[in-house]
Amino acid sequence: MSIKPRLSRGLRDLLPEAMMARQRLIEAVRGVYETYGFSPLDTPAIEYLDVLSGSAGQEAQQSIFRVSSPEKEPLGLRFDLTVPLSRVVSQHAGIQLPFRRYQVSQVWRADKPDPGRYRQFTQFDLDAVGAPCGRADIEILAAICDSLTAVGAEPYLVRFSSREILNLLLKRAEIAEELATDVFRVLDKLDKIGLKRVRLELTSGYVDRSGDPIRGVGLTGEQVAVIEQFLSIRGDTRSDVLKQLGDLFADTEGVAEQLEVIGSISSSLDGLGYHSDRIALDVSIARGLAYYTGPVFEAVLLNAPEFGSVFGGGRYDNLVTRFGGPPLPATGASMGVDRLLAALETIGKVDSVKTPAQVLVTVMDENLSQECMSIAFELRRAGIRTEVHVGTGRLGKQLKRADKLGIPYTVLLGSNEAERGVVTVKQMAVAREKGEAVRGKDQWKAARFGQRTVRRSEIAETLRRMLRGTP
RNA sequence: GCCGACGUAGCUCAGCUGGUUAGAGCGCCUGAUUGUGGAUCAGGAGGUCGAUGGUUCAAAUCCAUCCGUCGGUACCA
Repeated sequence: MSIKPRLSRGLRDLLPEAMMARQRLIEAVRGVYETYGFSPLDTPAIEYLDVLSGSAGQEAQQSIFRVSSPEKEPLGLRFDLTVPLSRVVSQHAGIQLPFRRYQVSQVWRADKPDPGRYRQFTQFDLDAVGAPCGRADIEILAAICDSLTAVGAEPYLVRFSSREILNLLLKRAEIAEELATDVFRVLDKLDKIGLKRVRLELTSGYVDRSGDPIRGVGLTGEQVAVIEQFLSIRGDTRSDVLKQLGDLFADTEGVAEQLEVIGSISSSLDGLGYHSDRIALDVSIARGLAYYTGPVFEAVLLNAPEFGSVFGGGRYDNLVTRFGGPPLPATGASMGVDRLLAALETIGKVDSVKTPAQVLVTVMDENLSQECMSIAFELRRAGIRTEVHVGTGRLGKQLKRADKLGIPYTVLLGSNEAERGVVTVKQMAVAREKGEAVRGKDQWKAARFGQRTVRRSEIAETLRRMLRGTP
């Protein structure tokens, strides 16, 4: 019995068209990161379970894909790139600090798949380890902006806040420290579910539309009132927001220092040309994750807000210490490659390309096979991406293949051409356009639209000119 | 995880008050046209009707369970 070809849930193939778009995006972002001087890193997909666990809290534990080794060691697939990074800087003593690296790799989470959310997906991370709060955070924020510009994601908005500011809020509202994560998690949902449901979820909880009870955090009315006052802070500029924060927290201990930290990041960004239209100070940004300690941020595409944040990140000053050694302050951002691609696709910023080939050299006469190969290799040496037909089938089938794959040019070499020392170059799109009006097959075939005969010796130069668009 | 809907060809779907050999459109393949991709025409391949069990003389159709998909919700490093 034959095996049914299939994939486990939450997994998918990336066919050439998807891969071409993905590679273009990754190349663009990689280019940006390298202009900032960040270095590449890769780490194994498989890590020890104890290395993976315990850093990001309980939630991470459950969604780790377990892997078994021949030695029966407890292993798992990485679920993000930040934990492996902190292992790397702890394990390699000779590493130069601050360690500035980028990494684009697959990660795995054993969650329930949702639209646009898979069990294997790609993250593109940028981090600086061994860098205290300040210039590193500014660079990360700017690099996010430059990346989004480079991939054509404009208009976008990066929003940031700070865990320290949120901690001031907790202090001001007299909320117990152990509730912090729960409160942040709920605040993080403000955009999605609205103030009314946030209020309910912070207090007694509620029952959602499907009849599912949502557990409440159990805050008092007074505490929620303080939070609401905080959340109502909005401003056209970052300094507006800072001023309002100063007013609200006027008599809270430690406020001056924290606002100074954010204020200096903000004014530095202004000085570098990154203003509030691109990077906004938004106090409702909390990030669900427990390990953040300072500035936190995320980015959305303004023309595709339904996809949520395509970048997320923040400062995590305590993560590296769990491998022992001195504390290493760190900050970084993670791009959701799959999500960003999906968002770009819906706003029409992803060209559909099925093959890198610019030219297909057809083979219609086995006796001329070697000559066809020679032409293909000549074109390649001239820097033209060229496919030579390696299958069977008549010319019609080969042209159809070029058409389906969107290869713009074909080269035809039959006995007619060979005798005269020429080849035929066919521009597929021209033939298609001019052929619209033609009714019968005979006329279509006879017309030879978009074709020109060139000397065999000039084929590479001719195609190079045609691809450049100069006749 | 919870609630709901839905699983029939590569894709989109029809058929489902049980009853001969399960259909359509698109796509794919072949030919008309042995040197021309579109259009047209002719032909063809492709399905254990999600799986298992049950009811029945008879199940794609009814029932149960499981699996999967989609929508909502929760979670989201």
